[in-house]
Amino acid sequence: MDRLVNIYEDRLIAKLERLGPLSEDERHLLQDLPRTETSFPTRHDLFREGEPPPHCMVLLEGLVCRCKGIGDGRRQIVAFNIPGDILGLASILLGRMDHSIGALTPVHVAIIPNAAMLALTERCPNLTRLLWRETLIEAAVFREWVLNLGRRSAYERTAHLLCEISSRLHAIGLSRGHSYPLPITQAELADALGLTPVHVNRTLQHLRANGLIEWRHRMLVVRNWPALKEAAGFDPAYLYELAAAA
Amino acid sequence: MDRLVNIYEDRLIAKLERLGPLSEDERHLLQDLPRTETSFPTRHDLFREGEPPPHCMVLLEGLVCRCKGIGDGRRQIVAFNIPGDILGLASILLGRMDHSIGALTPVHVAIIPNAAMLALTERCPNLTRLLWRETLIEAAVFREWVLNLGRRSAYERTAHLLCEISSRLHAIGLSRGHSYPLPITQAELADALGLTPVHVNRTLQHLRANGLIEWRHRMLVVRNWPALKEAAGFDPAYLYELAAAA
DNA sequence: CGGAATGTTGACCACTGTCAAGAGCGGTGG
DNA sequence: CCACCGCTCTTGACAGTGGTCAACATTCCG
Repeated sequence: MDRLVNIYEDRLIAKLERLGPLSEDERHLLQDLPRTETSFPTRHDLFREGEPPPHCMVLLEGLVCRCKGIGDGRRQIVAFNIPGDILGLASILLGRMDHSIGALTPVHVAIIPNAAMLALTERCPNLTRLLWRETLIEAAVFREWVLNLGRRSAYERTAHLLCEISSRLHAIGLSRGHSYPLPITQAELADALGLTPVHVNRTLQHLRANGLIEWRHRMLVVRNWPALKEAAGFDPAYLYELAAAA
Repeated sequence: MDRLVNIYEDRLIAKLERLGPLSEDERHLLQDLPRTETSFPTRHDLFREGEPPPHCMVLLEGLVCRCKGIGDGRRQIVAFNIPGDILGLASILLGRMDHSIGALTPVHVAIIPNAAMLALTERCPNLTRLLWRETLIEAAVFREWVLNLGRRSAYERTAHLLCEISSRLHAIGLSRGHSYPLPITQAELADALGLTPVHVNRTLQHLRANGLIEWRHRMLVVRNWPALKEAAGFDPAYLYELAAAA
């Protein structure tokens, strides 16, 4: 068993086990899923809006964003995905993508044919339930984003997103304390926050000036977690199993 | 078989059949689900944020909103639900509500114990799949709301929401042409659009002045559907089976 | 080392929010 | 049937958050 298989197990199976218990049998079926591991460079689109993809993917390494555009160049990042997340899962039952999924960093993924995934859910009702649960949590996160965009100021909103990412990375062991790699640009942050890059820049400076964060060398350091949570009005309840207890 | 039972069938079973085929057997099991039909007045909370409800509901008549608050009085409506929609479905697998569900009009619902619903999904994998699919479409709608709040102006955003509601009501036969009952206040619209009531008022006047809509006697009349779609940048693809072909 | 992408700053602007007052409408009770 | 009260809608003046544009600094990467 080589290293990549271990990554695969660590990521997908650990993720599902956070959602609920897996039987030995189910674990083995997951390990035996036909899959192809591949890497893609930064900015590569793993899925494109409107397409009917023949497969889904498990993100093993790297960071991706799910985004929607309106013709004139405006675009909105609607979610970030981190290692362990399943990409294009919706396409299995919906047939076509309503958004794109793009690599924010070089990524490593396992590609799984939709047919194999479907067959697995037919064989294991418990797995179907875990994946449904995953979709439900994802929907809860979207709801929080709607609240974030609709009713929080740029300052609160930015703080909130940084809190969310911290909690989610913490849950999969990719943060140290409340610091974590955030290898994206301010323009990408802006597309997630519904702001302009210029205003994101000012907002980050504001957060920095208040001693809440630092962000250098693509590493985000939370200097004052309680204050950041407070500023954001952050309550991780909406993340359910995605977050470690904070 | 009395009238209420017919409403129940019309609403829940018609909804599920739009999502995918049901067997005779499944239809009967759905009809035999233990349920209590009840009515609630306007402003009654059917579910409250944070609570672990013992049941879900099928909305038979009326309009409800799902909403999240931040302590200081600010609140955001994250979704509207119309007859046929299942309320509190997430609580079955997630255990607790991350948002409230409130009646915008007098409502009539069928209350179904979570245990019964869970048992049914265990017995019918196909039903589980349909409900999962429903959750996936719901998530797609949330994504569109994130885009709407993040990247569209008040004018576009308002037009977009009016388009969405029109399409969804059309799919369940509750609109005539592109006109439909919209028995909510401008303040509630504001909470859905992330705007203030005052600005919603100005925006609606703008839409009216441009000949796109009228809104009197709680009835929204779309005067120029192509222009409204155009102004909104509305593409119903994200609604999947929830929308009739426009 | 050099060029492109990203980050930073300032001046100015506009979309949307805030506050406040008045008008319209609908429901309720006398 | 009318009068009243409260909720919703409307309007105006003003304020502020966040957007736009443009230039420059910095970092990254080939």
